[in-house]
Amino acid sequence: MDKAQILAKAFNTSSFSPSEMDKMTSLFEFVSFQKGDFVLQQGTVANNLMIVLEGLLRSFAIDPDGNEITTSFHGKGSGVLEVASFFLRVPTKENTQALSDGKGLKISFEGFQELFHSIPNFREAGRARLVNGFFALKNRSLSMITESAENRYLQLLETHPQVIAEAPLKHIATYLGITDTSLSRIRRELSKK
Amino acid sequence: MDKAQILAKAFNTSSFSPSEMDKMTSLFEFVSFQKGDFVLQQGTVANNLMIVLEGLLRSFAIDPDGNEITTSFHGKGSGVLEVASFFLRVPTKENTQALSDGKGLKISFEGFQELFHSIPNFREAGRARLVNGFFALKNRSLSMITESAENRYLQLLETHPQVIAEAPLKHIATYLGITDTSLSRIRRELSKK
DNA sequence: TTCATTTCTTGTCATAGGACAAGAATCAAT
DNA sequence: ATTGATTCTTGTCCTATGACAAGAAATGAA
Repeated sequence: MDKAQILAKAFNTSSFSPSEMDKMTSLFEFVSFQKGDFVLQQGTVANNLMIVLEGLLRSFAIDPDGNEITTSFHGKGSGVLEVASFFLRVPTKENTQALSDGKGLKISFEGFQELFHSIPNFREAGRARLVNGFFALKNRSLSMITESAENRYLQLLETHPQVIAEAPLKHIATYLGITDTSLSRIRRELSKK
Repeated sequence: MDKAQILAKAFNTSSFSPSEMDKMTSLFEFVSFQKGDFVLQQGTVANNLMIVLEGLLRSFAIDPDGNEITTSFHGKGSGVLEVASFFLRVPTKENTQALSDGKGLKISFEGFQELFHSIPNFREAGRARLVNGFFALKNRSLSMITESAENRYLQLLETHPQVIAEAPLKHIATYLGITDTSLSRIRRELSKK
């Protein structure tokens, strides 16, 4: 699959002119990463947006006690973007690390700005993505309040089976807001049913 | 205080031209609300952004068991905006209701679009606000995982004393993700210290 | 294959917070 | 002032999850 096809899937490019598509394909570039690589490190400014083509990554922050708390997983098809740092050009407090080898398609902040300002439809698509991310985050926040850990696990299993299948239990646990011990027990209970 | 002054505070209008300021002041209008009024109701599309000038409001969603969960408070100076519904033009799942009489300055979606597209600095300010909201939401999400209910209460007390002082305990409780009973006990413990 | 490291499971005990119910205090409207 | 409705506090008991520690299983490097 070439760039144009991938980008057509990721954004809604149906209304883009040929020259717009050209500009877009020239500004995105393929990258590959290896397990353990950091795509983003706290204290730096996020300079890229990456669409994951293969592999799995996770983002995490360090809590007041020094523990790593997983804030999100990024599997095939999802975008890796630290919104606050990328757009406001301030150092991030998050880290994003590859959990497996993989590859993606990335664009720099400058490239993004270029597209954002020159292609109205790209601007719309970008805004929609941002807003959707906002919505998803709000839902996650809500479910931390309203759902039990077991239900949150089941939801994750349903919406992101790749994560459950491939991510280490301890990372899934901090993502759910529980300890690895508790998650292990939840799994045992579920397997009994 | 007149519109221009208020808007100058809410946005960074220092670089706006006189005609831009005129357009802006003509598109924002004063509104007042009474305790109990709904500024936004679930199932409808959010059509306004409002800057609170006086009074206190809260937003809440209904959880799977039918309970009201407070998702945010809006005191003096803060903006009332349901991002997803406003920008994507889809029905919201949230409600926003006044906890006291008050007043604000509001702008419609159309007015906002007008400013957004015609004033680059407004666009920048808008994007910055959106991104900051994103950041705040992420932090809240994180603190639900990493902090005890007592600490979350203390943080709220520090950052939004108006809320603690004026909002009913039960709403503060659901905002913190605990029951009113627990919050009452937390307060007792804190008062002992 | 073997050894070391990391990951996952399990046990025991402790604790924060929930469920439910009953009072007390506050507030609102007549 | 009186009544009724909220709102807040408190008691008792219960449950989900955490802390800590010890194995078991899986993984990876030599």
